[in-house]
This record gives sequence, structure tokens and C-alpha cells, in this order.
Amino acid sequence: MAKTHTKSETSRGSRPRSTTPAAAPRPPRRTRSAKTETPYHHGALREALLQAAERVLERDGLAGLTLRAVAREAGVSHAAPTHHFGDLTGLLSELAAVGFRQFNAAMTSACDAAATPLEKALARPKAYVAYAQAHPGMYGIMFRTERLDHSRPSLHEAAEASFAGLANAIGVIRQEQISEDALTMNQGAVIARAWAMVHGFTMLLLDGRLEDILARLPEGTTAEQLLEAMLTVPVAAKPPAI
Amino acid sequence: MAKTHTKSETSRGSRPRSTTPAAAPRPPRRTRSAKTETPYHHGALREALLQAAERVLERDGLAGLTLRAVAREAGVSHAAPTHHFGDLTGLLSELAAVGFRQFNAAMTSACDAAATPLEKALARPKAYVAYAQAHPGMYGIMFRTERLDHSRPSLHEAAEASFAGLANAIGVIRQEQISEDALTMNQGAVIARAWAMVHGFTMLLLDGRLEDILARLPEGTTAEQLLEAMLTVPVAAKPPAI
DNA sequence: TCCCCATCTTTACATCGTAAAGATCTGATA
DNA sequence: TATCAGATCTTTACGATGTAAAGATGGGGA
Repeated sequence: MAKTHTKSETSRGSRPRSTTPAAAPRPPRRTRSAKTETPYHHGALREALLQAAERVLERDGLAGLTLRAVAREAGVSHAAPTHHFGDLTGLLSELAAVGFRQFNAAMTSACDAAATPLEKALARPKAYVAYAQAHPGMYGIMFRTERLDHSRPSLHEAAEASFAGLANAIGVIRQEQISEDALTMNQGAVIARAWAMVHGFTMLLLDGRLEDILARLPEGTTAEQLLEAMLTVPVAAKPPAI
Repeated sequence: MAKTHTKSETSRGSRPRSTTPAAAPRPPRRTRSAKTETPYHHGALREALLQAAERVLERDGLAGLTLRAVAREAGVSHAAPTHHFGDLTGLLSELAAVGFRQFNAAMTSACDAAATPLEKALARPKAYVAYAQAHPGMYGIMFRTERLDHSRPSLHEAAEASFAGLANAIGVIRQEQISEDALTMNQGAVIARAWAMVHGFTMLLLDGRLEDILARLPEGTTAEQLLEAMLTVPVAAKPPAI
């Protein structure tokens, strides 16, 4: 699927530094008469670039996700993305917005599919972790990158929706209305705890830092089982909720 | 303090591409007779580079922490670090090890200073977050970088000590012995929860993602207060520990 | 029909990581 | 003590990246 990148860019005109200019006859490239050639105007380059970025991210990871790699994957010049996203921060931010939308959709549908209250309470964090495991690169873009511009409307909106979904889920579980503009200390603490717990678990899991714990647990314990235990095991009797 | 970097590197020999070679007479630079000049052999370059890296990190953040910047800060050629650390991953890994040692020391001394059991239980997570807030760059190196080589003994050891300290603290709180090589599901869940909670809280805090919550809490609530509430507030009555 | 401007390409440049070769010093050995 | 192998540091070089600026192209309104 469009894996024909790397075809040029590096081999074509990488170093025309000291060649005599106008030396190569250079065929009248891309005459519109040759219909098979891509037209000069892509038409939907922005979306194509975002999809290309997603492919590059899945294939080569965060380190491989560069502006030029995305342009190659999309089959355009390396400077084309600039016009649509400004700079790398712009591209990453828009890609993160895409990720947040996927992320929110996954959690919403998981919650909808749950039946019992217990399932419903666990469905969201499970879907959270499952998404991150299925799309570690995307999760990295969303939560690990420092080059994000949260003032971009699309990103701000999608990330906000994610938080709203969390707060709402907490409200449902606690069977109370959670106001939009004011929280009690108790509510804030519970929301922060839920988010921090699941986010922290996910980061540690993706970084392989839970391997130690998993290896010491009963044979064959999965990360999901550990997550569920973490969420359901009661806190110790005496001391605080640690 | 050694802020005289950027003095050359870019202006000196950046583009000698097509200049006639051996054009500049080039004075016999660095004769050993001039005692004030730094000797050819630095003597303790490795440690100097690590300290320089720490300064660069605090000054310019994670994005500014490059091999060449560290070399400039230390006043050596840009390729000097290679000999001591191999590559960027090596430098980052050793720096992360330094960070883990600082980190562990901060938590240990905070625990030692605590008196009551409640204080003791809260001292560790508070010191955890406090360190991250005081040294966000270092915390980023330790937990946010993907270019870390955990097989390096110094890093592995320091990170291991951090985990051992956590497990030990949990054992003290629960007043039970935590085995080195086997965990019950309950123990694993509690340890994972503690770590995930504090780590997740820290990441969200450093990323500014708790601003929303903090702004909605009673006027003037600090992150530390939210952390304490998060750790001490009881879980909801009916559903699981969310 | 013509021209403005959005879109895309070319070209250029500073910076980065890394490799390889040269320069310099240290310390062990004879 | 003289020497020399190896450790340490510098120079030089190269490919890759992000970004700026100028040129090419074509769509759509005047």
C-alpha cells in the first residue's frame, strides 16, 4: 500500500552542489498530458499527509516520523508539508488531534458495549490501555511529545473531549453531577487519581518498566490482569490509599 | 560559569569547503608552554561532560541537550564525547543514571526526615514529585526519553534501586515482607498502583495537563495539595477503586 | 481572457549525529 | 631513562533534518 517511497529524494537530486547548472536536459517532467502522473495540485494533500504520517509512525516509530519522511511517504516534495502545517510542531499537533479522536472513540464504544456497572467502570481504563498498546506511536505523539501546540483548536478540542469523558465517567461511577467549572477537593482528587493511575500505568507499560513486576507475578499474568487488579484491589486497611 | 561557548565552532571552520587548503598560517595553537591554556588531555572529561550536560539541560531543556552543545559547554571539540559515551544514547543513559541517583537520594532523605507513619507514607511520593518539579529536564531524561540503554550497568543499577525503594516502602506501609523474586497478585497490584499513580501524576503535572483540574479546585490549591488529597482520599463506597 | 494567489517544487543553509583519520599525551616497559 | 603502544582529543567529512526563500504551476474570480 503505497510503499514505493524512498524511490527518489536521496538518489535523485541529493547533491547537485557543484554540477554545472542546466547540464541535465531534464525531460519536461510532469506534462499534464500524461494522465497517469500525479497532477501538480494534489487536491487533498493535507489529509494525505496526515495518513502518511500515521503510516510512517506505525512503520518506523516516533524517531522515524520526520517532516521529510512524511513527504516521501506521500510522494511530494519535502517542503510541501510546510504549507499545510507550518512546521513539525504543526504536523505533530494535528496528528495528535487525530489520535485523540481515535482514542476517544475507542473508549466511548468500549463503554457503550459494557453491561454491568463493574464492567462499565473497567471498560474505560481497559480501552485506554488497549489503545495505547495497539498504537504506541500515536500514544507517544499524544502524551510524550514536547513539540505539541495545544493552542491549536483541533488538538485542544480533542484533548478536552478526552478529559471531559474521564470526568463524566467518574461522575457516573460516583453517581453525582460533576460541575463544569468547579470541583470539590474530593472530586478533583478522585479524577486526578483515576487519570494519573491509568496514564502512569500505560507509560510504564509502554516503557517496559512493568516487566519486573509482571515477571514476579504468578506465571502468565498479563498486563491487563495487572491493570484490573490494580483498579479493583482494595487499599490497605490502615495507612492512606497507597 | 564557563559560559564562553559558541565562541567558535560556527564561525571558525564551518565551511572550509572550497577554500584553498593550508591557506591560513594557523598559529601553533596550544603550546604547552602557555600554562594557562587547557592541556590537551582534559583529565576528567567524562565527569565534566556529565556536569556540562546537566547545565545544558537546565538551561536549554531537553531539546537543547545535544552532543555538540554539551561539548561546547565543556569547551572541547564536538567529537570528544564520543570517546567517553559512544553515542548520544550513551550520554543520555549515563546522565539518566546520575538523575536516578539524585532522585533516590532525595526520596531516601525525605523518608528519613519523616516522623509519624502518615508522614512517612507521604514523604516518598511528595519527594518524588518535588524532584521532578525541581528538575523537569532530568526527570524527562529518566522517564521520557526513548534513547536510553537500560543494559548499561550504571543506569540499570540506579533505576533498579529506585524500584527497590518503592517496593520496600510499600512493604513497610503494609507491614509485610516483600520477597525479592515473587509477588502475590495483591502485592503487585499495590506496587503498580503506587508507582503508576505517582508517575502518572508527575507526567501530567509536568505536561501542564493538571492545570484544568487545579483551576477548578478551590482558590489557590497547589499541586502538592492535590497530590496529598489524591493519596489520602478514600475510594468511593460501591464501585472499584477508581 | 487575464491575473492574483494558493499550492507545490527547488534550492540553500545551519545544525545534528556519527564515522574516520590525524594530532597529542600518558604510562608501562625495556 | 628512552621509547612506544594505546588512550584521549581534534579535524574533517558526510548524510539527514527543519526551515526559509524563491521559483514554477494552475485554479478561479475580475
